[in-house]
Amino acid sequence: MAIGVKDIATAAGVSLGTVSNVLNHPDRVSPRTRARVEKVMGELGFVPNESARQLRAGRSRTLAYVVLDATNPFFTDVARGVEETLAARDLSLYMCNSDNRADREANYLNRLEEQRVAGILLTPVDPEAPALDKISGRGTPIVIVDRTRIGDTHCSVAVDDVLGGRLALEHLLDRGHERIAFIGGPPSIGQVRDRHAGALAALSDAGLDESNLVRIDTSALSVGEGRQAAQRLAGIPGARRPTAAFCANDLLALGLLQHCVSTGVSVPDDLAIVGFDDIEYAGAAAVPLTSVRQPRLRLGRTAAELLLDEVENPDHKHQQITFTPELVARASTETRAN
Amino acid sequence: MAIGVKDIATAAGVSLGTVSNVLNHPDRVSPRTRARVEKVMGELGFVPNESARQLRAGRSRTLAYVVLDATNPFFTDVARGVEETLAARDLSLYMCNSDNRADREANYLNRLEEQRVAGILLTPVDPEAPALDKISGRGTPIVIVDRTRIGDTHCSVAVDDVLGGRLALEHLLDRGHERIAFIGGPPSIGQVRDRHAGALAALSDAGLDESNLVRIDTSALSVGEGRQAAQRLAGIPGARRPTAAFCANDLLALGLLQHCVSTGVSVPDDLAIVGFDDIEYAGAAAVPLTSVRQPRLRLGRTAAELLLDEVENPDHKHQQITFTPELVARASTETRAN
DNA sequence: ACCGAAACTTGAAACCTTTCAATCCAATGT
DNA sequence: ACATTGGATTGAAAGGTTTCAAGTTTCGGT
Repeated sequence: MAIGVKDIATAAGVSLGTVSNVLNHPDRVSPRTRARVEKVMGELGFVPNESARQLRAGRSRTLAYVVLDATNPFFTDVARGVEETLAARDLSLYMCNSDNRADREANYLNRLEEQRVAGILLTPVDPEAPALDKISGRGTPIVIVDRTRIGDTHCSVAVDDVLGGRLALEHLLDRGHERIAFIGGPPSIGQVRDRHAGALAALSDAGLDESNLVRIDTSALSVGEGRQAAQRLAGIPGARRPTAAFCANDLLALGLLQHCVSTGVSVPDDLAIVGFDDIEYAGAAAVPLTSVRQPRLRLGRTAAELLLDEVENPDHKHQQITFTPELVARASTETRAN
Repeated sequence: MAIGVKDIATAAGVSLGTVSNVLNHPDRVSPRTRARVEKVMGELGFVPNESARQLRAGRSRTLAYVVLDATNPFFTDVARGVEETLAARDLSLYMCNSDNRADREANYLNRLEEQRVAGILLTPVDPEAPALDKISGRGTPIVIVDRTRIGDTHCSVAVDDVLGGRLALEHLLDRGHERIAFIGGPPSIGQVRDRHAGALAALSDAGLDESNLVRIDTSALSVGEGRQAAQRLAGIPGARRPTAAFCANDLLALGLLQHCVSTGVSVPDDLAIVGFDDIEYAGAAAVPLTSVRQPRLRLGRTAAELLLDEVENPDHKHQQITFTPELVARASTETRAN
């Protein structure tokens, strides 16, 4: 059924090798034969079998980005940065969504390794997972995106999350808040820990006790979890209730905000909110959201460049690149009228 | 360097065929040898070469979803539905982002066909593109998602966009609006045409002239374009300026809304807004957005099921499935106090 | 102990390309 | 005319796996 090089060769009256040359080394073939072969290919609807190609030639022109949550605009923006860089070199990118589940991530990594993709960009569920070493040890380079990993066994690009957390908290402290909720989780996520740590650091720098940061744990960084956190926050007795919330990402912040708006809690008067990531929807929210911005596209572009270097450059050196986040102040933390 | 079945066979003291059987037909192998072979595989870090596998066996365990705009939450929600269905059968999904560009789409389709993926889910830039017929004619099934195509050469799942447009307009007419903007484009997108047609139909059913639907063309369905459309809308002299806007999707509506809020145009009092898709951020917007809801997850699940049927079932029949949209009323169209 | 059947294992062929050393041929220089 | 050159073409081998017909072992029954 399927047309192969052999059929083309027969139909065009040339040898197998010549057909292959037309495909891979057009310069080695005389213009006349090349034209003939290409014509036949068109007529017969020849589609090269990439499996056979790759098996023989060993190379691969596809990379993959295994993303933690494809529905989070932050990651799709990073992906856009990656694609920009890859498209310029005629490489394809497959996106895989681990949905924050280690088993799904492992599954995808496995499949990708079996497929012998040229390289993998990964925002891992657990950056310390030993599987990552195994995979890159066997020859599939992995670049870690938006996370960091202890040691220098991999390239990585990330944002200084501790600093980000600090920025967020300093902003709130500046605005007079002293009792602040930290909403985020699960704590297994290194970023959540880092952002929390940064917040704590800012607090103690300001001479305040750590107990002023009320931790509200969530089981994921999603809008739905944000809404639930809002309920728990509302359940805290008035006197002890925080006047501001720092959310570990914008989805949580949006959920929190949504709940506040619908239950009549005024933002920022009753509760100031700071998010993290500054996704496009943050600025368009019910109350435009103050957020800690990460350079999403640059993150993606840089990650792609590191990966390409690792793929192509024999004396590649691993690099851990850290970008600096930036606080974008909006209405959700405007100083209260008093 | 890389470990192959041959190495495993040697190390475990069995034949090639047996190793293969351990991999593909564990029941044909005695537990004892199986254990031994598996142990060796683990020790040597054997990773099957999927290219070779696929070349020989002909099958493939991956499907792909070529999406129009990975940053639009609508599509990532559809993708989630797809993944749900596929994960249950241990199939992997690769997502590719055509970014609304025909060349990129063609590129991806090409790569996927060369890769011999089992099947493709596609939200095409142009549903009538002849390339689609060619590809499925050569044996890679394609299911069209969120679009329809003339004829029954492919399976498709979509929402009745004409009805959706009608619902949106009826809602606005009910609320007393008579001069309404239709914001969307480019008109090459069939959905935009359909939603517009539905809007027109509702208008004439209500006995109003078509000139009451002011068309504002955009070059894409994005937040940024929504903001630009807002400016054009604002430029229309007061008397002729519409009192309501129906946006071809929620991203446009969010952009429009954002611009209104920041320039002091009151929504819904000065301008009522209806979006389309009802993405998660619609309800969380500055003014919660009235929108026409599409059953995103079901769309994805159903598309995946159709594709699987086409892949697995020899006497598969193409089906064009249409879902019914539903209007979700929120604050952005609340009746004006009068 | 021996038979036959059932359970397991084997080895070679096939999948479709790319690669590369060898061959061919036309054109050039003498 | 003839040797030389160098570009164009060829054909067989190789790449890692699955398949399947054929071969070998094991075991219950007698």
